[in-house]
This record gives sequence, structure tokens and C-alpha cells, in this order.
Amino acid sequence: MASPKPRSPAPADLRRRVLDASIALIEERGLAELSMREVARVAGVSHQAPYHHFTDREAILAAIAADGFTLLADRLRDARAGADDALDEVGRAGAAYVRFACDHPAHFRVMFRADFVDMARFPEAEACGDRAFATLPEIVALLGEAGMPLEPSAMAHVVLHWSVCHGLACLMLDGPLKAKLPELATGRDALTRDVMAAVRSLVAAKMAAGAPRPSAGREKGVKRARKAGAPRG
Amino acid sequence: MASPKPRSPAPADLRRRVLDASIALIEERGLAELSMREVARVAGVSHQAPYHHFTDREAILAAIAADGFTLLADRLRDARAGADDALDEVGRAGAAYVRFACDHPAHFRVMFRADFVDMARFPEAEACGDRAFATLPEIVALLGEAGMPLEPSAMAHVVLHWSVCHGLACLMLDGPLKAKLPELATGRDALTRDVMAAVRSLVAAKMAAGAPRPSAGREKGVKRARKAGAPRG
DNA sequence: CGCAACCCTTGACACTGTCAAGGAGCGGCG
DNA sequence: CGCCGCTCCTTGACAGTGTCAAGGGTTGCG
Repeated sequence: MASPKPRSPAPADLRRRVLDASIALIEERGLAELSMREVARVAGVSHQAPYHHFTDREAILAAIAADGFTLLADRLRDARAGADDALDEVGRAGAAYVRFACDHPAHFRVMFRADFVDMARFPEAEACGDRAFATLPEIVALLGEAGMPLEPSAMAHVVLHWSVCHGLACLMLDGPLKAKLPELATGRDALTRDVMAAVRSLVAAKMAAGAPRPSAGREKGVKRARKAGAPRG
Repeated sequence: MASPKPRSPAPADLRRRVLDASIALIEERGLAELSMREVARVAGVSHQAPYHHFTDREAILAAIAADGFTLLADRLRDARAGADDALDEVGRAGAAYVRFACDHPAHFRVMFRADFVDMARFPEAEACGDRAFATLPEIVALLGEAGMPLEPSAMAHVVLHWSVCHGLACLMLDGPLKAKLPELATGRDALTRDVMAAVRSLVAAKMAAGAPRPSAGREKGVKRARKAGAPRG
């Protein structure tokens, strides 16, 4: 007979097939139930074959994370390309971050669970992450250049925006919002859009306010700044 | 052998001891490497004893999650008690959320990983979660009562604040910020304080912009925020 | 031809979660 | 008292897991 086991449909790229099988299984049954032997089974090879390409189970996850990081970096770059001002750029990048998480849940989960993958063990995966996250300060810096006071620090605003996007993604992907979306009568995209609009409205107000307010004053006695331009000089 | 095994130091509350052992192991080695047999070993009982109190491994995690939800609800309640205005209340509640995650990382991880615990299987744990999260809309509603326009919707602002806190907690607990905190030369508490201050500055600007009611329409007066963009030259 | 490198398989080990059965202690009741 | 049943826990067994070690094909090259 020809061969009871067709060996492998595409012998060269078993590495790629292992990664794809892992991603599919994580998306289908979650990271908790991921079994390397089942990955091998899905890929159509013996249970040891994957370990010839990856030293560890953790190494497979690290490779997925690295792919995810570069994928995310691409998404962020594309999102920024179409923007026409700083406010728009922040909003587009944020929406792209969340949409990436929804489109690639397996990647996203693996990327941000340090208790599953110790990135320090895989420097190149870590470098991919650093590359992706390097754009975040750039985007927020645009707000500063556009005249928004970045108080108490620029870093705080970077982390703030990052946290909004990351938190929203987590809550919708594996958190309570996943179950609550139907009863809230919205979908992921709609909720993302609304939250980003809320962020935009806050940032816009801050930009309009221009300079930091006097500390003693309460909401009284504040005049709205009429123009958006930064009073540079 | 007289008695090689002292049975159990406190026979009645094995249930409690199993939970404590699980929490300790999750905090120490992470959720990924949690083994029920090791939990039993730490608790000093046979490998089957825990299953007499919990049907499943998942049931143990659900019990931890339920405890975490009520613990979080307590923290949020306490944080709100000391506040003197809406802005302060939002900030205190947010900081309390993040501090809860840092103080009880095991609870936090189990509470928000739907791929490990299917909350729909454990309605009482889910109810604890609903109770904890019920305070979030209340807090944000205070901002609306204080004169802040909740555009595009109140729900969007609820999710926005929730996402900030949740995202910050995730990024610091298991995400890239965990590794980057040292090189940023800040600690968790300092970063949390700064991010909350940044949120506060944005919300304050929005309140200032929205509070003085212009003579125009009641709900339409929010339109001015849109002018903030336009970096034409 | 030999032979070595590559890629994969097979076998084994300790370990896991879970099912099934058994046993120690104990209060109640004839 | 003897016996029962009950609760709580232990022991044993099973399939399944990740990983170490060794063994096979095929391929290319001297």
C-alpha cells in the first residue's frame, strides 16, 4: 500500500503547523486545556515531533507570543497611518489594539500571561514586544505636542491609554464583559467604539483646557478655552 | 507506627485549608502550574480529600473567585466611604481596585480568566461578581450628577474607568509592566497613583467644560468638545 | 558503498485529574 | 452492648500529560 501514514503533508514547515495547531486549539478550548500531545495529534505527527523544533512547551507559547507582538505592531502602524490629527491617531490606535485582541485571542492571551510564558527566557520574543510597545509613547507624545498638558507625567498618560485598551480587551475576551455583552445589547465593536469615544471626549476637554488648572479651584470659575491651538510661544 | 500522619490539625475546616493552599500556590508559582495533588499535599491530606468538598478542580477555583469578588466589593465600599466628592470617589475606587489586584494576585487571576473558570457553571460565584461590579455604575453616575457630560453614553464611561483599572492591574501583575517597572524607576503604588492622577486630570477638565451650563440645550451642550481637534497649521 | 546529519517515531518515566471502592471514627437506636 | 448508617477521608486504579532517552527511516555527499 501507498503509506498508512502520509507522513506529513508539508514536511518542511512542521514548525509552522505546530504553531497553527496550537493557536487553533487555544482559540477553541482556551489556554488552560492546551495539550501539546493534542497539538501534535492535530498536526498529524508523533507526540515528540514538536519538541524537535521547540525545546519546551513554553517555547511554543513564546513563539506564538512573538508572532502576536509583530502582528500587533503592524496593526498599530497601519492604524496610525490613516489618522489626520493626534486625537484621531490615539483613537485609531486604541481601537486597533482592542480589535487585534478580538481577532487573535490566542495570541493575545499568550502575549500577556507572564505566569505561562516567562518572557525573560525568550529574549527575541521580548524584543518583539518591546518593538510593539515602543509606539505607545510616540502616540501619546503627539498629544503633548498638540498642547495637552501631560500631568502628572507623560508616562502616566502612556500607561493610562495602554490600560484602557488592554483592560477593555481583557474584560471582553475573558472577563465579565464577555458574558455581559448580550445583556448590554452591544457588540464588541460597538462597545469599543463608544469607549474610545468617551476617551476622546475626555482628552479633547483636557486639550481645550490647555494649561493645568489652579489647584485651589473647584469646578467653579473655569472658563472653557475657545481655541484648540496650543498657546506655544 | 504510632501515627505518621497527624490526620489534620484542624479537621473541620479542610475546605478552608484547601482554598488557602491553592491561593498560596497560585501566588507562588502561578495559575499555570497549579496542581490539585500538590494542593492536597500542602494541606496535609490525601490527593482525593479536596474533591470531597469540591466537585471539580474548577469548583475550587470558582470558590476562590467568589471570595475574591466579595473581597473586592469590600475594598470598593471602604474606598468610597472616605471620599468627599465624585472625582475623589472615582479615584479612590480605582486605586482600591488596582491595590486589590496587587494584594491578592491569586484571587484576581482566577476571577478574570473565563477560560479557566466558566462562571456560568457556578451561579453563586457569578452573583458575587455581579454584586461587586454593581458599584461601578453607581460611582460613574456620581460624575454625571456632578455635571460631567457622559458622552457618548454612561455605560461607555463605566467601562472606560473599569478598563483603566483592570488593564493597569493586568499589565502590572502578569503583563509587560511587571518586568518594566524597575527600569521605569517606579513602584506599583507610585505608578497607580500617577495613572489615577492622569485620569483625574482628564475627568476634571471634562467636568469643568461641562459643568457651567450654557444657555443652550440641556443635552446638546456637549458639542463643543468636538472642536478640540483641527491641527490645521 | 559507507556514513553522518536531519527529522521524526517509539518507549519509558513521573506526574496529573478523576472514578470507584474501602475504612476509620462517631452518634443513634434496637 | 451490637449494629447500623453517616460523614470524612484514604487507597488504588486508569487514561492522559510533559519530557528524557534511544532508535529508526530518508537524504545527501564522500
